Amino acid sequence: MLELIQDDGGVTVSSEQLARRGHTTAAQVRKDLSHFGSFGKRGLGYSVDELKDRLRTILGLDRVWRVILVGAGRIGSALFEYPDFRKRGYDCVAVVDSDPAKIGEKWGERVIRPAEELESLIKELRATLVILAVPASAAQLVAECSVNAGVRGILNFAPVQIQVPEDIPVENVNLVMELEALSFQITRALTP
Amino acid sequence: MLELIQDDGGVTVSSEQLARRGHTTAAQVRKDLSHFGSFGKRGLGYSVDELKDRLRTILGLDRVWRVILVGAGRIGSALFEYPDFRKRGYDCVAVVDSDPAKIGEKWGERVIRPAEELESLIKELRATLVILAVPASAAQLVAECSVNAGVRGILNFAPVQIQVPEDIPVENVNLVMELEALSFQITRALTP
DNA sequence: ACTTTCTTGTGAAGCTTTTCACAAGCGGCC
DNA sequence: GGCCGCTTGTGAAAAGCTTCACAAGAAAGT
Repeated sequence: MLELIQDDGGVTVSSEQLARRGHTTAAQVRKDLSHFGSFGKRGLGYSVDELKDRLRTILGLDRVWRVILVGAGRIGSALFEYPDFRKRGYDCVAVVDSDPAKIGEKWGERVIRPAEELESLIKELRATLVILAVPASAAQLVAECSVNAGVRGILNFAPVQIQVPEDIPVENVNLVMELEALSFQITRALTP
Repeated sequence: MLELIQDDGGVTVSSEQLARRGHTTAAQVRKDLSHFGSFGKRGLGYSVDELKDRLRTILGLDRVWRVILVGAGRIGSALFEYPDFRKRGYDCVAVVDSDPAKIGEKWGERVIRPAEELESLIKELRATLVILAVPASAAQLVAECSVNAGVRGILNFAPVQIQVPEDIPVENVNLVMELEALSFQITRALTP
């Protein structure tokens, strides 16, 4: 949002403006930001530049994160081609798949590696994040292997709840569940 | 989860078991379910079959939802091929794109239609949901057009907050933001 | 320098969600 | 039938989150 504001030539922004764009309230924006410090100017608002920098630091985006993509299927390829990926500081250092037919295939500069190499690749390339774009049945195994090899966080596209040590954050993206959330809200609105 | 339990031959399940699988607490499971009624048996737990049925009804999954996919790029194609889609009661009744090169292309049984037809397709095919797999710049326009045509919910993959009437539910999936959530949690763990 | 106008940062109040804890109920076993 | 071991459903307590409301500070105009 701050980048869009910058593109529009905005130099400062108020909590009220941020709230309107982000579908929340001004008080909420201020409270949230105040958790991390106090970086606005009374009477003026927040400096877009400064706020962006501060948030980048808070979110840990002031470094490059090395990511390994596991699963070179449709979802994997969509993610790999996602343009904002690298721009945002995520470097896909390897792509891995278990299908022998896919191994060796070239994706841009990367060659698809066999799944057996996952553990050693994580270690050698010092990958910090893993993206799981594999079938549900394989997810738990890949997750365990990744954690053993030293990965620090997992983005899971498989429709299962994976079990990992609690100090390893996991974010789940489940497409069907998102649709179900919509179905529920629509249904609920119809039957009060 | 209930389906997995069924596959394993489970007939009843306790809130405790559900909690362990779902990474929550037994009390939470019971409180949540109790919002919609009381469908467990004391001393026994929940009948897997019955609970599944009840939840399907609550979530509005006891019907087929007609979905139109807007954007036939990488993400669109990944979604379209997603096997659980149709199995879960979501029927992709049309695929739309604005790129003239893609129009007419066949995806399974569907032919990619031009974006201009979106509004009329929604009306004719009585689509209830729209999946936005378009660039950020196009998302707001497509959303407005869809809502005008009578769509009831939107699944948005574009990395912008779209503005629609508040009675239209929107679910957002933002891949970069998911990674950023991981980066944040890892960073926060390092700097207490 | 003083007033006006704006907006932050933040205690306090209000509201929601989660957890606790236990009576009530079910099934099986003696 | 009566007792025992489980597990639900749910008030009450605790914790967490959001909103309110306003003093304090910053800029800009007079």
